[in-house]
Amino acid sequence: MDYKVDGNDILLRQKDLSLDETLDCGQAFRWEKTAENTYSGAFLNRKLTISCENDCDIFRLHDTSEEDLINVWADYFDLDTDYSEYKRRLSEDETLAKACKYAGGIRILRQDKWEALSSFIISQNNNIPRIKGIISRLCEHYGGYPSPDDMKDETEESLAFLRAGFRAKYLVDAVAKIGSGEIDLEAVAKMDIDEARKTLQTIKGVGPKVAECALLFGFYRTEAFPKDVWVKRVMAKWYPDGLPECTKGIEGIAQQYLFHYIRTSGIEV
DNA sequence: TTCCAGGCGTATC
DNA sequence: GATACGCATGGA
Repeated sequence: MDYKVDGNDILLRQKDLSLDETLDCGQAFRWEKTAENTYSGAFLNRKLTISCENDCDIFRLHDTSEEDLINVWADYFDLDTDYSEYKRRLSEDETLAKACKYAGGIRILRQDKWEALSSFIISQNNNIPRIKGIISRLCEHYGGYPSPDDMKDETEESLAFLRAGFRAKYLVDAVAKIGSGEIDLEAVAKMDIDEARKTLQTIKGVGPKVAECALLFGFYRTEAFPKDVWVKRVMAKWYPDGLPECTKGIEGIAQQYLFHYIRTSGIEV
């Protein structure tokens, strides 16, 4: 990790990282673009403002300690992983080569398990701006992202302020199952992928898609492959016979390049 | 007004 | 196991 302390800030030199492509690509919903090349957000209720400078290979982590960089943000931004190597592997496939080139600064954030799970429960049959709105109201209400324990007394009715619609009762069920110990997210993290899928899907409102998103974005299971409406379009258009061999084991990484490519590039669907 | 959005529960066959 | 339909909300 190539960084130096600059007053109250940390300056970090980092390749394969674009703030727009990573923080605003539908994997995390709490980052707000506050100025050009600047985002404010939080992880585990530790707030951060991050901006990039020069040609955007130098990042300024505002009001951050060296300790937080090493213990929190390096892990969250997955800085120990070589995304150039991911892109080299995936670029054996022609379409993936284009997707990687289109948005080469995507990284998969190592998010909190509960936050990812609950965020993607909220995401179902919903659009990204509205998902952000619901999560913003949730965090505003609690002064940060609430834990399952924080939410233990919530009911479908008490959550009406979220305007989450039919998804509120799913959150209540997730909170109940985690609160009772019926589901232990730390234990899920240690399960093989199929058992983890099956366990998460015992929660009401968690089906195949939400489980895959939780596993990819909350548990860093790179083999998880969420298929939403956009990725279904990708599969129909380019991969009617399934994903190419070069994605094996990192299907989720490939998925994020493809998702962003088809959703934002304006390419013919 | 109708359609759609990082889907899923339920009913029915 | 597959298919059809309803579901809350709000922007296009």
